[in-house]
Amino acid sequence: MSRAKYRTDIPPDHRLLLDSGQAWKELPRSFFLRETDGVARDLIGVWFARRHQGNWYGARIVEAEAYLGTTDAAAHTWRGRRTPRVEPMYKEGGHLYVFLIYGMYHCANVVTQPEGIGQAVLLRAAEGPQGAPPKLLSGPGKLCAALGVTVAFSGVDLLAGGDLRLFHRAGPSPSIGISARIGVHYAGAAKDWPLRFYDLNSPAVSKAPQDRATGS
DNA sequence: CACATGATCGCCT
DNA sequence: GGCGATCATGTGG
Repeated sequence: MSRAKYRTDIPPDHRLLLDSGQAWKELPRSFFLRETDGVARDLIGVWFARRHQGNWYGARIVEAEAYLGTTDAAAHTWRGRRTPRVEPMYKEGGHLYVFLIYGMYHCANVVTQPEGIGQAVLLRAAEGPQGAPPKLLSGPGKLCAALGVTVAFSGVDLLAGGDLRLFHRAGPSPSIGISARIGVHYAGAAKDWPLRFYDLNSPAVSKAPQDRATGS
């Protein structure tokens, strides 16, 4: 009997159930094949969605961080590291990279750039649909827990019609704040790079070292 | 093989 | 602000 190390059928929080019948528009591949900080910035306001047993669950991304690959001491691909765990980071933009941290939390990243580059955007926080607790997804580990995302999903293509997808919705552009990334104190000079982007008006942002704002 | 550590979180003082 | 949980992974011998 083979026993899977991780389950893929962990149910998302029921409070994240999405209305069917709304106009969801999937992000095109080209969205991901460009500068990683631009992708991180533009992922604010995008919906990260999961299908489970025929139903769609999801949340609106309000905080994300860019990881710039081989030249970024905070990135898992720093200095070209290429191990089984980080291999998904080298896939074409639009794939997912998930890793386990502190033995108990998962972190989800959206790969950027063409195949072979090794850059990605960490999804740090999101807001559920109306009625969901404001802090339910306020942190990368909580976001994955609420949507049932584990390393079993690492490497999947978000644009292949699978159970994990990214959707865009028409609406006002969020006001974006920028700061250094969180939790990368070990990364030398890279720890101060302004690569964290967040929705200035969201109560779900995991921390708020309010740096500078950009006009949406 | 041994061992140090982490892109976190919640609880403690 | 500090600390411990808990274990896959990376590195070094």
